[in-house]
Order: sequence, then structure tokens, then C-alpha cells
Amino acid sequence: MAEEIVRVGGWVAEVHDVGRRLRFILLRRGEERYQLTLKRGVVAEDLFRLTEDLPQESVIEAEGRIVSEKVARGADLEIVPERIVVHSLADRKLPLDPNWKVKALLPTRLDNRPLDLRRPEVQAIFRITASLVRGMTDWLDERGFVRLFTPAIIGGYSESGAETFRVRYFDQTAYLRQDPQLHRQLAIIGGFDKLYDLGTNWRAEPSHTTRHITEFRSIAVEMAFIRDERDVMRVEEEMIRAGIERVVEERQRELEILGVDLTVPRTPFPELRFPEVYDILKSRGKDIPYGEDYDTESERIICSYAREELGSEFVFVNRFPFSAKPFYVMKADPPWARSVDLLYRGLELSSGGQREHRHEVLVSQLVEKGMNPKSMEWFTKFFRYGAPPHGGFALGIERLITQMLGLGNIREAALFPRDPSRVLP
RNA sequence: GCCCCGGUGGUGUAGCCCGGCCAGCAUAGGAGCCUGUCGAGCUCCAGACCCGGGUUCGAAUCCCGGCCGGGGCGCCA
Repeated sequence: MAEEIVRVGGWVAEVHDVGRRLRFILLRRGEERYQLTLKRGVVAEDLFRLTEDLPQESVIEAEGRIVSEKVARGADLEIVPERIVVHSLADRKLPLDPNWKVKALLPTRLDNRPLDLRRPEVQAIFRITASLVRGMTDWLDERGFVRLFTPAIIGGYSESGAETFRVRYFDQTAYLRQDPQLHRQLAIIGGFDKLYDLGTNWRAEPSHTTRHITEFRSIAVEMAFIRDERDVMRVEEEMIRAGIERVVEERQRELEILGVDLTVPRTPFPELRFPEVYDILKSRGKDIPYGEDYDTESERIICSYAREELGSEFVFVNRFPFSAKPFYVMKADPPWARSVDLLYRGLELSSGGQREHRHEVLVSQLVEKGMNPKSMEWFTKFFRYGAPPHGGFALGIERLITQMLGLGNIREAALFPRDPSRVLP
């Protein structure tokens, strides 16, 4: 068997000098590890000089022969180098250890995120996210959903109750979107009947929790000519199932690195409805007054119920009180609305449902919410020119990943997370 | 926005309740030893009590203020 010449580059994870005549250099490259073996008398003397005092996390590249019978444990490849190039020498004192011999706390990790990202278990999160998103978008693409890009800068009032970030826009004030919802609806009126948008949203909420960041991504679907909100739910659950299936197919190694045992969920997901939700909560010791919205603890209770009684980690909650939802949702029998949340392992993943498409009803609901119809006219006026029944949902990608991988903090699922006190790096 | 908790070498921690020997340990760093290491091992060295005020003979430890951070709730993805 001929000895193969390869070129490998990476970050110096460790250097082991064993006596004066033997040196091992362990390189890290993504999730792979390569070992360079330098024996005096076997490799050129200048390679020893070149790698003398090589600080951890320096970047080097080496060319050499693969050791055919693999001797190195814990390395994907062992190489006897013939040439080495040192690209970059790292400082000797590092703000955190990518080898993770000493664990750092999350704030320290985020302050030094590029170093933190070098860890295979951190990279795994983002490799899994890429597969998840691709699984979901492929599923949508294959079914004729068109990917559209809706604006992030909005000149007027956006939607939902969340605070917006104001931006100076030449001589006027504009806002960063909290959700691409309203423009998805306008695209429906524009004649697209199946569409999705994958993008960033911003919320200026000073939330100090493990499930909020001020900048997050969503995959948001909107579809026309639906019979009711359940058509939307069927799309959502299949999209999620397809995403998780893709992760299971493509990312076994990453799941193993993270120690996550992931199974593809069964569809359809169970559906609970108001007002029955109040009875379920009551049976588990949580008293929510009839007609009122539930709280964070309720979400966890409902998820325990769904897991124990319905055998599902995903559960839809439908027919929320209209009073708890924005003006554009379609009402069902009063006081309920065709408004659906999807919960997963105790956390809200998405909101959606059927939207109100009748202009006069839409405007009267605006008034009912105490809003000035004028302020939303930029949006509502287009409903006078022909609007089909439609609905959709927006699913938080970081939240789905956080719950799916059991990360415990949504910041883990964002590459460079933004929260009320962090905008750098 | 309201509430709770916490700040000790580069990193992660012990000590704090019950004030008092050179502030302990791990890892990273420095100097050496070791020809197959692989979380390498061994010897030695260097490195810290967030800031300000107070109590006290004496403060990392108790009290007050500030700054910074984490978390819970609310709101939401």
C-alpha cells in the first residue's frame, strides 16, 4: 500500500513533547483532529526548530505521509510531516480553553465566542441547525412554497405587543421588524398563495431569561385558500418533522458529540383547545380564569400533559382568547380565536393560525383593540382589493434548536447572540 | 419593568454563615526532565479577593452605596 501524501491545516490543540526526540502536535479542524508525529532522525531537523514553543491555538499547515496503521488514539489522521507552514502564532494566555479542560461560564464564552466556536460540541449545534433548516426549506420547496424576502425595516407600526427597535431612516423614524407577518399577508394579497420567509426579527424587550434574545431567526409560512387554521397546522408539523428527519439522517456524529438521542416525531401533533385547556390546567393545580391567557408555567404543565397523556413532545394549543391575541387573527366562536401556538418540551415555538381577511372585520377588530385604524391603514387598505382566506405561522429557529438539543439557554443556539446587555462581539 | 442571587489569579473553583497562620485546588502560562504521547506524566516558578465608604486591634469574610453579571416573572419566537 503506497503511502499517501496529504495536506492538513488546523489549530494547534496540544503539543506533547516526549523527551528530546519525539514531539506530537495535535491539530483541531472543525470536528476532526489530526496528529503530526515528529521523530528526530525521521523528520527534518528544521521542522523541530519551527515547532519549538508552538503556542496552543496557533494555526499551522502540514504536508506529509499518512501513518498507514493508525497508532494515534483520539485522532482522525496521523501524519509524519515533510513540510510545515506556521500561519499564525496565538497568544500564550487564552481567555478560555477550546480544549475544555477547564469549562468556562456562558458569559465568558460569549465574550470570546470565536474561541468558543472552535469546540466541536459548539460547532455541532450550528451544523445541526443548518441541516434542520435545509430539511424544512426543502420540504416547503418541494410542495410549491415560494421563498420570499420581506422587509426588515418598517416605516410604521408593526405588529404584536412587543417593543420595537427604532432606527433613524434619513429624516424619518422607522422600526426593525418584530416579525415578517404583515408583509407575508400583503404578499398573499399580491397573489402568492404559498410562501415562506426565512429571516431575522428583533424585539426590544429587556427580557432576562434563558429563552429570549433580542435578535432571532424565524421560518415563517403563509398560505392562501385554507379551509381553516388546521390546514396551517398540518403544514407546520410536517415541515418540522422533515427538518428533524434531516438532522437524524445527516448529523448523527454531531448528535453523538452532544449526547443527544433524537427521534423523528410522529405526526399529526396533538391539538388542545380553549376552553378545555383550562380544565387540563386545573386538573394539574393551575387555576387560570375563564377567558384569560395562560402563563409560562401553564406552557410547561400543558407539555407534561401532552407527553404523559398524548405521547407527544409537540402539542398545538388552539382557540386562544381573542383578547390575548393581535387584531389580525380570525375570530372563532366568541371569545375564542383561530389562533394557534405550538409548544415543544415546555416552550412556545411558534404562533400562527388563520388571519382575518375581510376588510371591514379587520378594521373593526383594530378598533376593538383600541388602536387607531389610521395607523394601520398602510396595511389594511389592501384588504379592500381582494384578499383570500389565509393563515400561517412563524417558528423561532433558535427556540426549536434549544429544545431539540436540550441546550438550556437560547444563547447557545445563536452564533453571536444579542441580549439586552450584549451587542458585541 | 418588577423580584431574587452572585462578583476570589487567564479560566473554573475552595474559603464567606462562625472576621485572625504565607488565600487552598485544578487547568492554562514560564523553566526543566522523559523516544509513542493521546485530558500525557513528574519537579520547580509566577499569578487573584470588582470599586468606594463604614464597623473592628484586625475584613475576601460583617454593614451601606456603586458598577458589572446571572436567573425568575411579565411579554413573546
